[in-house]
Amino acid sequence: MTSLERLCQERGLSMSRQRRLIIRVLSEARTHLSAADLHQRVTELDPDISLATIYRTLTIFEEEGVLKRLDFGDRKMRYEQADKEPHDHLLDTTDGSVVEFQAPEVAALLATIAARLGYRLDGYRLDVFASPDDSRAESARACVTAVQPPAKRPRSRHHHHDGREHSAPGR
Amino acid sequence: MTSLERLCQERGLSMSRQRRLIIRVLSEARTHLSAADLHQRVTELDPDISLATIYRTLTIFEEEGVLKRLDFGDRKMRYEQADKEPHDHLLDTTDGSVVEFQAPEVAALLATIAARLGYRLDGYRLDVFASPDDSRAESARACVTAVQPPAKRPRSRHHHHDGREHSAPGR
DNA sequence: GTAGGTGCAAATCATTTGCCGGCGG
DNA sequence: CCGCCGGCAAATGATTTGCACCTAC
Repeated sequence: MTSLERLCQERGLSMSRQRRLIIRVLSEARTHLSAADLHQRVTELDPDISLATIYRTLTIFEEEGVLKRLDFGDRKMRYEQADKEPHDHLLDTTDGSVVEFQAPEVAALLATIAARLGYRLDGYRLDVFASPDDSRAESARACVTAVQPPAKRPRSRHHHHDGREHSAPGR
Repeated sequence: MTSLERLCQERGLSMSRQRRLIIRVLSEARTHLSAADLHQRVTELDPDISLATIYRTLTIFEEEGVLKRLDFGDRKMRYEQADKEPHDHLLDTTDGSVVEFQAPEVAALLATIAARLGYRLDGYRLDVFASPDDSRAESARACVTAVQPPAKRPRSRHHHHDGREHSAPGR
């Protein structure tokens, strides 16, 4: 039995044929899936599953703490198992792959900053955009979640200025 | 002349009646406005401006580096003047207000982390969720951008588990 | 047997676009 | 004058929901 199934049981969630399939696909996926991704894969195993069911199930699983919802900013939510070690995501801007990393310093720093402003840290949302440092081979390219790189829309017209992108990479 | 107008001129953007109004409203706003917010306010000054124009203008202004697009995760984009000092946003989870803050340590830390993973930092997207630390009065409540706090949808049912929320506030 | 789960289609919501007449430089 | 600009309405795309039927426990 997969850990996801176990999680569902612990939450007392009833298991239908479609939920079992959804869990199976999620368990086998090595990337963060969106509702559409999931629907496509589940449909291959059983063509009679509605997208609405996928959405309803994902929503319930998230509310029950079985899944965690991810928002990489490309307007489609992704999901990952909720009981993993807390981590953040680095998005490779060259191919949309996602690397998970643990860095407790981040939360620590943000807590400090929040305190400095008179607040108590409740949580945060962070996406790190980065490109491979060609000065050496990548250690372990993992989670290839096809996140469309934060590219500018093709819309062009004139063009008088230089191109400063993204949010403050800071000096 | 406002700095936004100046920015537009520098970019060689043509100024129509509607663009002038949009710039005026943006300049007067002390919060981060969404297209709908902007449209509502502009409409009060001139009822004949289409939402499509608002969107097209915001898009162009962003492409031209006049405005910066913000995504607070509530599926509506907000905008702020692009020539401000680089900063991040702290979202007050109790009332949706937004506090801007500068913290070069963040970019520095993320650059270090990226390097550790074999990447070069291109940029990042960060939202800090926090609640007022009641142990003292807030210094200066500023930008009250009504961002709907990352609250769980009302959808309730059973409830067997404890409630761990948000992304890793870290241990 | 009954509350909860599911399929289907229609509805939302933010945002985009085609078309076409009108204005700015 | 001419190409960019703006209005309107229809189109998108992700996600949600109303309704009636079906099934897990």
